[in-house]
Amino acid sequence: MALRRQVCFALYAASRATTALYRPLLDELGLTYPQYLVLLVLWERDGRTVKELGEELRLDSGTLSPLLKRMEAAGLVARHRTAGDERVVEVRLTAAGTELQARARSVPATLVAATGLDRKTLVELRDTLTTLASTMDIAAAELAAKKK
Amino acid sequence: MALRRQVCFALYAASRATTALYRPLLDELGLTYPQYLVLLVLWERDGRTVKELGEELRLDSGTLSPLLKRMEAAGLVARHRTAGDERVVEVRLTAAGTELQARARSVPATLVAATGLDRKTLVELRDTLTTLASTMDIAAAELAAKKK
DNA sequence: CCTGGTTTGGTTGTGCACAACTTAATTGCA
DNA sequence: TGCAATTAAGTTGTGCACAACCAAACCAGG
Repeated sequence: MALRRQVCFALYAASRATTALYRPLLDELGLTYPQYLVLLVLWERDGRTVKELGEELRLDSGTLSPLLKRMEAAGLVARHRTAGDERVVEVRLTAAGTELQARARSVPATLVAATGLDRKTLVELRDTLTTLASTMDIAAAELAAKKK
Repeated sequence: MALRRQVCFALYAASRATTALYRPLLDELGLTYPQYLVLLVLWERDGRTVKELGEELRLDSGTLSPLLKRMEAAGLVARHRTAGDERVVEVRLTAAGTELQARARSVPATLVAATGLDRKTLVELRDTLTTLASTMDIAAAELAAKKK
């Protein structure tokens, strides 16, 4: 099968399979995977701008704005224009958003266990994928620049 | 950064970065990445049922039905109920769909070159990801069975 | 037969992704 | 200083993914 030979399809399929395993765990917390990622960033350090979140998660405002609006409606975060620069919106955890961290603590270990891969393979995989993603991002940026 | 330590995020980011690199190439062919995957399967062997396509691509009818409808509207494939079993829909390439294969021939090599990874690393990556995806799929299926 | 369960594909509704565009605030330089 | 260019976030529109549900066709035990 030609499909089975392609790295890109393996990447696409593995990414969806992983998200599918997150789903039942995150459902109990009332979260989607991208929303969980936003919380991971905020739990690390609260009070990020939309731009900062976008840089961390590699998502643009077209994705983040409605996502953050839903998270705000769910009572997990609050959004405020900053005093210094009225263009910038700062996203902060609410008490509920902070408390969710404790309930989510077991999620990463559960996922790692489900991979069935040993730690060394996982670390290698992560590093290869991170390198790959940044190479691709640079290539895409160059392509966009050339187009202009 | 906690995010940088997670394999799952690396997978999610790399998958999107890859699709983003496909986009300009596939745009010229008037295709999206999932549509290109459908064509890869049909170019390999024409005349697949929706169920078979779903098994290959790991997509359900909720995704495939509208996707195939768009491809049919674009004149790339035709759909027909089979004579033997009226439930089954067979998807066949049109002349235009067949001809697209020639124009798409350079796509995989372009992508592989853009990864910046040597062949050995890519093969390892593909195998690790394929194993990972099937482990995850089995885990998800068991979880669904347990729920029932 | 024939009726209850299964299979196949489709529909509906929600939530990403992302391109293209808009608006408002800020910046920089002539 | 004034105004064009830039920046930050949001909106709109399209196309996946996927859950939940549905209708029609088929199948199998009785």
